[in-house]
Amino acid sequence: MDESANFAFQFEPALIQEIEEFGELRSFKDGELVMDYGKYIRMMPLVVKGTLKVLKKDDNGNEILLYYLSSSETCSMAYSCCLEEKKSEVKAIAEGDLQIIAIPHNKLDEWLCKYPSWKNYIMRSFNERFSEMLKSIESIAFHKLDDRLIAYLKERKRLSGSSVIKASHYQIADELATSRVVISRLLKILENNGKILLYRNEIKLLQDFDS
Amino acid sequence: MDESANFAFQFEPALIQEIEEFGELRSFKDGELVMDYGKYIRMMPLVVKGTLKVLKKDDNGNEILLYYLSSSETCSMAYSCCLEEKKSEVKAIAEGDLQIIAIPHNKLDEWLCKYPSWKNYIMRSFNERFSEMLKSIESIAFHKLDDRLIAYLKERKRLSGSSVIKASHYQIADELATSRVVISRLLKILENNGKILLYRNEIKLLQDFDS
DNA sequence: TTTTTTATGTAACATTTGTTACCGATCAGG
DNA sequence: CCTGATCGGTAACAAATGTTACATAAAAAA
Repeated sequence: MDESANFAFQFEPALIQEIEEFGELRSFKDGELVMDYGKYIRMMPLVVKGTLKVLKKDDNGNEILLYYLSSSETCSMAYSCCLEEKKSEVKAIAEGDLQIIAIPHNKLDEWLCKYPSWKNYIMRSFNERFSEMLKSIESIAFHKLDDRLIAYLKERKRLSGSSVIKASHYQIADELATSRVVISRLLKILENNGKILLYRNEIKLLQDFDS
Repeated sequence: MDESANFAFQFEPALIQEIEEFGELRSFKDGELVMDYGKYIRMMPLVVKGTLKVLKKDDNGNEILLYYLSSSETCSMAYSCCLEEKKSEVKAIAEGDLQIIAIPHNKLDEWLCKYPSWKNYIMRSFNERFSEMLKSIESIAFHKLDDRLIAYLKERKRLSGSSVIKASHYQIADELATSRVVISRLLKILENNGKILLYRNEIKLLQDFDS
């Protein structure tokens, strides 16, 4: 299983061997469920290829986007769930085709002390997730919806590497916690300003988009 | 230094000894700065008594409330800063009189492997901070300002143990990322509904407040 | 005391966002 | 082909929040 090569640059050889020995390579198709609410999590996913979308549901049943994970990133929420053998508080969905290495929960703890590079990796993950959530709070608290929408589109572009974004207005509205009509309105304004082109289930970002 | 007694229930005796040996007890008065942006953090604070308010500034200079820490809690942001010897991304202010134990940064790492109870404590901290930030996102994204204001007042009551909250409308507006006028308006409505009484720099929550 | 600063109350208005309703276009399945 | 489902466009309106301006009261400073 040499897909772990992505991680090699930061892990000790011995750790890479263990990952290859105990980690299980799994593939998911677009939209497939990787984790779900209430289920016990017995593994932590390392993303090898593709994107993993992590969501959380609140008391009122609203789903909120936590973060996207892309190559060589991992899910800190899953990590803490594993350690305490708790049920999952989050849902994770494959966004496009996805490959992960599933690390069994009993190894997580063991490696933490055994391999400094693993500890650093985990800590850095926590930190990155933290920072993203901060950005998210900042965005919601201080920015208008139009700015947030633009930021969202940029992020999607960054993740997919393509300036064509496949999504319905409804999906976007959902992830930004607003309504479809509002998103349609704002997108139309962006189109009129020559920033994007709108098609069914597709948004094309133009060169002028960044300015 | 037997103030560490608060933590005793969860730490091994040997760890408590080390905390007493290497931890430094520090006191702060209301409003004093415990951490500030851009400074190197060489210690992690464990709150012994009082409340520590942790803030972050965004690119536009807006300050946003991250979380309050009360007795026996610690600051995960500081933790990760320490590990990577980074400059602080957060500011921390004493809210009322405050006592902390400052753990030197070189011990943090060492104890992580040496004492399982320390590792669990740290992990649980990360998790709790994470959950609070989630709650915060949820609150901003899905709740109206009036609900958020009520939640804010309840939280202040919980932290201080008193139903008299010392704060100006301006401070509250700041922490909820809105304007003073808006807060004054909403507070006045609450007062008219018999939920609270308003004084200068003081809000008294009435019995009827919770309903 | 007088003066200055700070905190609060309130009105009027602007802007942003949410909601409802209805339209036609496009797509998938029979 | 027809039919139903989904998607997007738009208008009209409602509600929430932000902004500006100004007044008064309390506290602090001079």
